[in-house]
Amino acid sequence: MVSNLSIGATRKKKLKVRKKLREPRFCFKTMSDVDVLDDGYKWRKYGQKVVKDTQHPRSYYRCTQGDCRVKKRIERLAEDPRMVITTYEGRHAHSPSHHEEESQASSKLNLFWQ
DNA sequence: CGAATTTGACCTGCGC
DNA sequence: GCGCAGGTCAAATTCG
Repeated sequence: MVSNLSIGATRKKKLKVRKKLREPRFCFKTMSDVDVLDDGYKWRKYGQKVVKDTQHPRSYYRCTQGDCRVKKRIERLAEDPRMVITTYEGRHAHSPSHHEEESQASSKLNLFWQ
């Protein structure tokens, strides 16, 4: 029981820091067989949850870099399992690194962007 | 060794 | 007012 209180207190502290500033969200529809598209940034998975609208789990990623605290949300379409919706939340504070793979991914991003 | 990843549990907001 | 859903964090474990 005490453990529960300890954990609850720790978590409460962070929730208190919650900000009401909502940054614009950019949704991009991408066609790829992989969950993580290398767009030049480094992403660290911090959560996974299943949404009712879709019969597939949703992945949550966070940008880990010097001053980059951008959040990325990846959801899979139920009608099109090979289609992935990548939602970027926040704005990057640094320039992305151009990688060869990016060039390859660019080929796929050639489709429709919202 | 360090970093990254995974799962579970908990909390908040909104709708009716 | 209550319930539901979604979202986030912490800890533990594993890989190179």
